[in-house]
Amino acid sequence: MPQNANAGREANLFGHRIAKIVAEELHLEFTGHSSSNQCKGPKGIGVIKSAKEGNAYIGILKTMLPRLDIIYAAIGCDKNTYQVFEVTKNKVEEFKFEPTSKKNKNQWFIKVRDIKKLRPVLKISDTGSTSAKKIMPSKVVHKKEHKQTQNIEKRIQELFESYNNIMDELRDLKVIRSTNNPAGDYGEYLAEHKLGLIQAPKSSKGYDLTDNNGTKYQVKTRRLTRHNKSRQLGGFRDLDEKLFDYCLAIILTEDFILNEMWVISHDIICKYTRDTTRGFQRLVLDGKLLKEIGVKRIF
DNA sequence: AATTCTGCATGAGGTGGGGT
DNA sequence: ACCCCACCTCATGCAGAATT
Repeated sequence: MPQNANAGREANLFGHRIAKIVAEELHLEFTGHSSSNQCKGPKGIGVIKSAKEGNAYIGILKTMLPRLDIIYAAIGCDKNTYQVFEVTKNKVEEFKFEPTSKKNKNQWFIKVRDIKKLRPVLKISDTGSTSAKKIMPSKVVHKKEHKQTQNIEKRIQELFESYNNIMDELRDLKVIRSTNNPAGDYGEYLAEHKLGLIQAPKSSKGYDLTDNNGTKYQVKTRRLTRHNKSRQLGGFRDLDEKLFDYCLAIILTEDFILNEMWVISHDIICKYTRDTTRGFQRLVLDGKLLKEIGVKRIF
């Protein structure tokens, strides 16, 4: 939808509509001025913020934050359903960040991703009217389906739940940083710990780790499986800018066991990468490359 | 079998807008 | 002052399909 009067109107109505539902369910009382979602409840002064599914941030006015004890964040989990999280003052301080856009300098921003790390306290549905209801899981009507299909779906849910738990625990252990395929993050983790390197900030372009002398390392990881034994490493970009000094090329087994780790100097990478049609260059970790003088296997 | 290309998901940062 | 959303670009990176 283009940004226009209609979108603005809908955004405003949306925020207030969701706030009304949340306030009703959590027995909160609106206390701010007529257009504010500020409210009061057992946990003190709060404000109700909403974000539709897919939106990455919520903003809180800097002027409002000092008088708040809590933020109620309604985060869309599908088209009509929202999970409500209670973000305490401490958590807000932990999560908040300054926007880069000058236009939004009057607000703090919090990532939806961070909010979702918390435990939701409520689930609501929004029907687009003011009469939305709280979802009661016990009242969900199950369609009659073949037992087999139900079993498969149940099993799929169980597996994804396990996957979630695994990813959460890996994140807690600082093994992974993103929600991508964990192989890439794990490769970085291995390089960091096996070689005593220092993690670069997440947004660092072109390198992942540094050593005490400031030497920059780019980590490329490939996991070989019985279904795909390709040793092609992910794309290299902007090689002419020399954004790293060495590439650490890591091969994992199907079971995520470190099988190979190679140190390859930047000039050798440049020599062996090949162009693609997608704006980056690729490298296959095999053949003559591995016999070059600037290439050393360390694991 | 090896090589090449595409798919898909994600992260980060930025611009713009309108309603009450 | 306060409430929000829509849409954009650029970068990253593994998986796996398609081609040679």
